[in-house]
Amino acid sequence: MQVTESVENYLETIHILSLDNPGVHAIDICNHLGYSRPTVSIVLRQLRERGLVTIDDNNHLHLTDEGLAIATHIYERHVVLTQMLISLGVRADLAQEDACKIEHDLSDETFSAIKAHDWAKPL
Amino acid sequence: MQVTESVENYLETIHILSLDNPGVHAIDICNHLGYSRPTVSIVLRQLRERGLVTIDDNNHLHLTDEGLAIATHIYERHVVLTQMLISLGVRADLAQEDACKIEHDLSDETFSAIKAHDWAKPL
DNA sequence: AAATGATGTTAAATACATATAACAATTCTA
DNA sequence: TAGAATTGTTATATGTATTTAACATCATTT
Repeated sequence: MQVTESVENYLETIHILSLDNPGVHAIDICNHLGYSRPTVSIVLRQLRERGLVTIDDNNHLHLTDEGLAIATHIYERHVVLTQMLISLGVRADLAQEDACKIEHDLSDETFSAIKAHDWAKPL
Repeated sequence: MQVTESVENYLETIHILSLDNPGVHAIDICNHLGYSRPTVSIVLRQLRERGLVTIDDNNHLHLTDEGLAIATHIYERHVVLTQMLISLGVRADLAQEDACKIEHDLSDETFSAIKAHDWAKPL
């Protein structure tokens, strides 16, 4: 299994949910991403096998170091791209949504160029 | 068959190649997108069945009105997004490449916001 | 015209991402 | 504590995108 866009999204979701809730469950991913329980169950098994996620006795999900590295990498893109879109005049929630789609696709070099700008104010 | 990212790319490619060459063949798509001949052959059959492409007696590919509408829609995004990335300091060929990936993902509303800006000069 | 090479198609397979149905296990709650 | 609800898993299926191997067709060139 490669680190596909789908995998990045699952890891990012676990990370984001962990920022608020201490104990993240599979069902929380279902609710957040809108996938069925079997789908999430299968992906989580693969993530466990890949050593990106662990599941403790309470069925709480935890990112391994490697999983967390991927999650934070994507999440940084999410934050920066959302900020960029907002400063271009996009509504905040739509900016979130669209950032979520393109965050997986940009090359490192392009992302660096975007990140180098100050997107704090409207253009 | 939906109009997936893949389908958009095939139609866009036919459109772009048609701008230069009068007669575009399946093999030109193979070379441009880097897919095998069977893959392109199969997709072209589906595009024909969907009424997005026609193939004439010389095996030249043509977009139908519907196919052209999709292609030009995506191609406009390609051009605008490439220009934006260049003005953010991204190398031209990398800007092309990355624009190609995100052009499928942005909402209309977000794309409008981007398009509304003047990206002619560096930021 | 025969051999060669380029192009296109068909068949069969793989990988990924998802779903529903059915079942198991756990946890509320009345 | 028994029944109901929630959560998780397994089995099976679907759709999309792709591949390699094999074959067919067509064009070129000697």
